[in-house]
Amino acid sequence: MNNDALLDVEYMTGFMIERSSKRMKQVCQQILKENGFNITVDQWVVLQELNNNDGQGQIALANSTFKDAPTITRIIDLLSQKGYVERVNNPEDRRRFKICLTQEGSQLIQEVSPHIYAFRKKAYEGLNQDQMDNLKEALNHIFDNLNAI
Amino acid sequence: MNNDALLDVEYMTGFMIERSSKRMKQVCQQILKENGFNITVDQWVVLQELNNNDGQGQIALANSTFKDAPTITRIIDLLSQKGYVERVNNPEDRRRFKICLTQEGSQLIQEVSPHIYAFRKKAYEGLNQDQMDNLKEALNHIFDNLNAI
DNA sequence: TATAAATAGTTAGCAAAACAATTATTATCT
DNA sequence: AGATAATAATTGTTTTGCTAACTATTTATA
Repeated sequence: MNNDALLDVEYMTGFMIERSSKRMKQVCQQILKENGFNITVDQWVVLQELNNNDGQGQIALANSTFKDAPTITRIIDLLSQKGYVERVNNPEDRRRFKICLTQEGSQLIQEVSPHIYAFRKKAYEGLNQDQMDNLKEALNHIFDNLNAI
Repeated sequence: MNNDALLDVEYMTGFMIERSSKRMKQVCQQILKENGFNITVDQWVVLQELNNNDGQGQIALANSTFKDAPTITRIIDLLSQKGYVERVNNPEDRRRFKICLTQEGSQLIQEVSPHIYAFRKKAYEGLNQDQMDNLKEALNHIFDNLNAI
């Protein structure tokens, strides 16, 4: 993008990124609701990350989900109220909690996962591996550009 | 994406779309703030749309900015408090307002625009036209897939 | 060791997104 | 014409994002 003239043309790109992102979240939320799961998409993202790496502190969880600390605090509040997660004291550092899935949380993940797989399948249908790779590469390129500012 | 095995690999794609979208908004918001503009990115999107097509009703504005009606109501509230926009009664349909830029609003757009162009230039730097086209095509493909559900 | 600085987490306030419900007005349809 | 349906906008509630301020604990430094 060294040609300035392109910038006038590219005024829609940011809109398209946001629009697809929003629509993915909307449809995903609708699927969770339709199937009787009482969690939000953002809460699901946190559960999924805990499933990959249980016992993380909240800061680590914030970084790996690209959310900020206050948001993680509130999501953990809600997930622990629902019984899917618990704050475990960390004797090595008393500032820090270990956030751990409960048995109910692990079971929920097992039940939700197939719906998420089906959702991804529909979302990416008709795109081949090259297109998926190019998509991710371009998105990460933009992300890196913005982090360098 | 007909190969089910790919779905396990593609678990990051949605995350990457959302992450780039969020980062774009974060950096854009920071630029607005640094340059002393007292508006949010979402308020800017609405102003820009009004600049393209002034006098729209709120529903039309919601559709063209991919926001919902209550969100537009609140954004218009804030923009009119700041004096950038006004609700003009529509004698042909008294349910409907015409949302119009004020002179201050038009002037603000002139002042903000160069910063937005510079932002886009940095964001898309290093991507060629093919990559930009493929990015938009893939995003719109996903968007269309999701609308068909 | 005592003080300062960094880190983990929480709280509060505003903006925004999704959804549902409500009001006012206009359109439709016997 | 009168009842019904559709449309435009608003209001209320919950969740999330961002900033800033705050507490508690740990680390660094003088």
